[in-house]
Amino acid sequence: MLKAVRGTRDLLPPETALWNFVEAAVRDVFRAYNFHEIRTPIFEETQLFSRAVGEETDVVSKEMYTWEDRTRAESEKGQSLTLRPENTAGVVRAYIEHKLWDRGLNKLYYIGPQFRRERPQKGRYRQFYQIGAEMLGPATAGSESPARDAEILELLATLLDRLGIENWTLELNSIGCANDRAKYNEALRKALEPVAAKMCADCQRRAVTNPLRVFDCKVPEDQPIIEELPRISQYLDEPCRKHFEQVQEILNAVGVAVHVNDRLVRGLDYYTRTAFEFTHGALGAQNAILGGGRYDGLSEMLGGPSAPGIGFAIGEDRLVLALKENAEAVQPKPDVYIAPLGAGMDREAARLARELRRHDLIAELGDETFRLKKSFEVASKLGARFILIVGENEVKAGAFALKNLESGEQVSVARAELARKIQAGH
RNA sequence: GUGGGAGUAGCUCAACUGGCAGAGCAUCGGACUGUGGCUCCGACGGUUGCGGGUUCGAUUCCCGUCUCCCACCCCA
Repeated sequence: MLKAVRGTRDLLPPETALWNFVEAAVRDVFRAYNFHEIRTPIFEETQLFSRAVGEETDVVSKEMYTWEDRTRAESEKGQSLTLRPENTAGVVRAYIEHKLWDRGLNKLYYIGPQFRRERPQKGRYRQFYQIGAEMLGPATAGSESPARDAEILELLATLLDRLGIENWTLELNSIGCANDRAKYNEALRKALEPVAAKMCADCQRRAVTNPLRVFDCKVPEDQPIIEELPRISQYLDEPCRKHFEQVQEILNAVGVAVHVNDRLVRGLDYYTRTAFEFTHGALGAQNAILGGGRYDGLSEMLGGPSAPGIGFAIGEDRLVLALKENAEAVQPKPDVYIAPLGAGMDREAARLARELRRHDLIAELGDETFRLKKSFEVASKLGARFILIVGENEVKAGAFALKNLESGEQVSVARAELARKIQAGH
């Protein structure tokens, strides 16, 4: 049997109703913050990602779907293309390509699939969906201001509350600028040298390859050692330190609770200063429901002008997972089930369906070969509020039997009154 | 990529130490010829994930493989 390939899946009703609910709410929130939608291609030149995300990151070095494009002319060299593993790089590429700096501060959001070739598990898929936003532009447009960071974080808090997601935690840190991080990395490496031998195998490896990752360690025995390690906060230069402080002050002023976590590090190369994650219990090991941060140097890394920015990506799959814990989304139910009764009645039923649907009612059209009992059963199963019987008697009389399936009340209603009567039944 | 668990009807799951593949729900039909939900009766439904091996005989044991789940790595 043919199956969806590993790590991909079909989203079926009624679950799609939940996805639509999420996306509608998200668009609504973005609207209030004056964000506008951007849609970038689902695949890009490979080098966009290797340069932006970082050649050495796991995402680029082992998780990308990359292929060489077919060439039409021999003179053309096959281009290396990649399914996007994230969307920030594409947005910044578009920013540069279309010279969006002319517009001042850009506030863009996207919703769409991303692709990473990882081992699937709960909340992790090879085709997964991200809802993200980016605020970027010339520094003169205010893009570098801590107010932008706070605005993004406050938006996210609003969004999660709006969706009815409870028990989220905002983990916040500053990882400084590239300069700070280089100094810090060196200090960390030095501090780890004498103690690494006493740590777990993973940490011994990290101490060499990626010292920052030591902070992700969950082995209890290692914790006392980790506690003693120098923190990035001690290595922030004055502007970075002040920036971080101001972000927290604004969040405090607007009443968004923050958990400063100086062990929070982010994986992609382009992040600077503010780094954050919103976590949620009951998601299993993949407890980060969204993540993001500032990327002040990214535009320049891609050959563009200076364009400080900050953004985030929500794992929509994980968001939906968290939402399922609380409320079961209700798929819209038919307002009325139209039951044609007997041969030739389907024409009149179709006319009525057309009319009622034009009144913005959800109408399900039955089948004239069904016995009335079966029509009732189907209507009940669909959760229709009304059933409308279209039989010979009704057509002759010019009035139709309309039964409220919840109350059991049945009345005879003239054609012209049908839509109003059904709407009133809400 | 690494380690562990699981795959049996559309769904949720049984099947002792290797011995006729089952139940509930769902679906369809009937009880009930223009009135649903409840109840009762009946029917349909299977390459036991796939491929090989051991055996008189494999859902069961062995090997391989695929997929999902859990954890690691990493990330959303």
